[in-house]
Amino acid sequence: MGSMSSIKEVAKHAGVSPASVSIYLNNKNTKRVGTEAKKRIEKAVLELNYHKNVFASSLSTQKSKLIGIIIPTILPLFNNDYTNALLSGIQIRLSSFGYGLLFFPSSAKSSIEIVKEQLEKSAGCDGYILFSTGFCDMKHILKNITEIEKTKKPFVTLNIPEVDAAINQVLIKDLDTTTGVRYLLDKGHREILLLLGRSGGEHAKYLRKDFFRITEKHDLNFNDDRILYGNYSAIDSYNVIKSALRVFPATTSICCMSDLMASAAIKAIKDSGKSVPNDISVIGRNNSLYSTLSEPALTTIDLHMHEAGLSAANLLLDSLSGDAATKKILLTGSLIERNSVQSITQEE
Amino acid sequence: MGSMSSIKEVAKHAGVSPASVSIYLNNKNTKRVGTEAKKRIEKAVLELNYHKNVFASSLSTQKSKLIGIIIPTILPLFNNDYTNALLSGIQIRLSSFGYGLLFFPSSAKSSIEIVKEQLEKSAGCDGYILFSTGFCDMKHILKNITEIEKTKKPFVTLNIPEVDAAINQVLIKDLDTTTGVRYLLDKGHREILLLLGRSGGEHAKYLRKDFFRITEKHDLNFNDDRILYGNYSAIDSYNVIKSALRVFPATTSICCMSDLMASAAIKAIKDSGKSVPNDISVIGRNNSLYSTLSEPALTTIDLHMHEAGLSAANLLLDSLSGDAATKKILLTGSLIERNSVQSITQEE
DNA sequence: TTGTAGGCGTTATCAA
DNA sequence: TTGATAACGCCTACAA
Repeated sequence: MGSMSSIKEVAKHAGVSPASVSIYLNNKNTKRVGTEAKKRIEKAVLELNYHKNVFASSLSTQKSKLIGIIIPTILPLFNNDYTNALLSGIQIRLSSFGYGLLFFPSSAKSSIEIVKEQLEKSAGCDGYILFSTGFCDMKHILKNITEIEKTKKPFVTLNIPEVDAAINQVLIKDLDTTTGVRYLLDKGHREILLLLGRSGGEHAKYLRKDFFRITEKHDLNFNDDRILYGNYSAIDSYNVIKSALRVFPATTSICCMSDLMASAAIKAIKDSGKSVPNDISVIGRNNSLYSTLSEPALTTIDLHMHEAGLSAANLLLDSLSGDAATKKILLTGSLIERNSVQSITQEE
Repeated sequence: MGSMSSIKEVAKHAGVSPASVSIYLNNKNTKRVGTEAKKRIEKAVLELNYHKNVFASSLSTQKSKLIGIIIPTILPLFNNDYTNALLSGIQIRLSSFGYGLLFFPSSAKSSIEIVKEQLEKSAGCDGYILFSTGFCDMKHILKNITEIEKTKKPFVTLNIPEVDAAINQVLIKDLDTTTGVRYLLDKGHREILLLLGRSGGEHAKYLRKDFFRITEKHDLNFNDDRILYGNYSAIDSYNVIKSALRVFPATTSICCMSDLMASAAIKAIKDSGKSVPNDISVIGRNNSLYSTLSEPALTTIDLHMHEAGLSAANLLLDSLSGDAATKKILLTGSLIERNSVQSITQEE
């Protein structure tokens, strides 16, 4: 694999010094290099197919214009709607400021090991964005933050349960079960089922606790049987709802943690001989592209993940430009009312 | 922003030479470094929070373990199901071989400028994967390939119309309109509508040509009115189908280029007072998670984009390990028969 | 307006 | 088993 041509070769070819080449290429308007020399450099660059070596440049300037994205998961990246929406916002914003994105590999199994391994390979990045995933419990998260703090580089945490520390964090909070379940309660529902994604992990624990806390306020004494897990899969959600409807035949509403699972729940309800929303109301989450297409159109919660990504990028950019203040951004979701939820007073 | 500790500092701290530290850290089992020295190095690394600087290391070894992902688009990345599925496959495979992914920013507007700009910043990567997008026509694609060839690094093109050159390419071909339209023709349909995504661009042109070619074989003399554009959006697809059904009331089938658009088409058909598949058959594309949830369940074509990503990564890995042979991989999709298409002989 | 020289952090070669 | 030393490609004083 032929070696790239270097700045030295360009310099020789153009009959100038490497310094002139470097200075000119980094600022075409410089007065430091004469018009004639500029032309010769241009020509040499073209003829030799010169491309700047980012690594050498980064090494020299101590700035890479690269942001490391740390996602502690062993699952495929780019395969999850939430993560993708977040990344989309991050990329758009960072890109417009000339920053590239860097994803490191890891062969480790635990969240902590993954983060460590990724950071090990990553010194040289200008900053980091740390995701939290279902794999992380609070202990892991704190350790990961400690680890990332050691790099002394600017960083932002994203979508992590709130951490009590002076770090940049973007939180998407109180949207999880709370908003959906409260909405159902407000509509008069008392027989509620909760359909979560994956069981285990800090996130599921957090949602579970929250569900009980809210429902208890309404003197409802629910237990774990009412919490179901659909694994973010259509078929699993369908099956689990179908059998749950046998266990809880009085069910009037289901709060789902994704629109896909909500759509599957609707199908299960219909196939159980009931109708939505007349017999049972369903609320989804994430306002996905499909949410207007279900029958009835899905009432759902828009989490604004794209905007969360933008916010994270903004915090990082602030930090990168020397702003020492750490900030905490709390994003709230919006309830999108469509036709899958009915007030229970109307119903009777 | 505190500077990172370097290998020199670790060496000093441990009372050994930088060379020993480097060698030990890259191979903990080396005989080159004594047991005592190893321990002291370990200790120093921990105490100084040493992290290797990838850039310095890459500069020295001329290997970065980083792959540049070149996607000539001005749209947000990570916001497109196809791209994401491709990336997912790429990441999984490359990651398991220790390669990281690098996404470069670009402020340019044209496909060619974007690729150029991204490559300009990217010398130092071990290899590249070049996507094609709706933005590229054949001329652009060829120029982009020329540009990337100049880097002399291994690269693979993905999802590009076949290029007549000895380069590594992964093609997802003959699945576009062909498979879907042929299937409808085989089922006896002659009144066919084609619902594409975005208009303009080489891809749309290619699909259009293909559509006419296939239907002409069956003595159908279709014109451009039968080709509709849904912009991969539910609402646009719904509207365009609804009005098309007025123009072509005899329509018996619609071939859609995405499951989302197919679901929207189904809704439009129902709202027009017709039924699926009794009156009109619908075929989707991509076997998305939602495809079992539409009513009726969607017959669709699984494009195996994840596998295409894996294949691209495999080709690149071969190339990276010195395999000079260029390969061309042609992937075919699978037809997933569910309930949205009916044979027209049965119908009458 | 230009060239020389030293350094960024790591690795590889060589001599000890 | 170990330590100097040079080199990777680029940038930036500094000197001219």
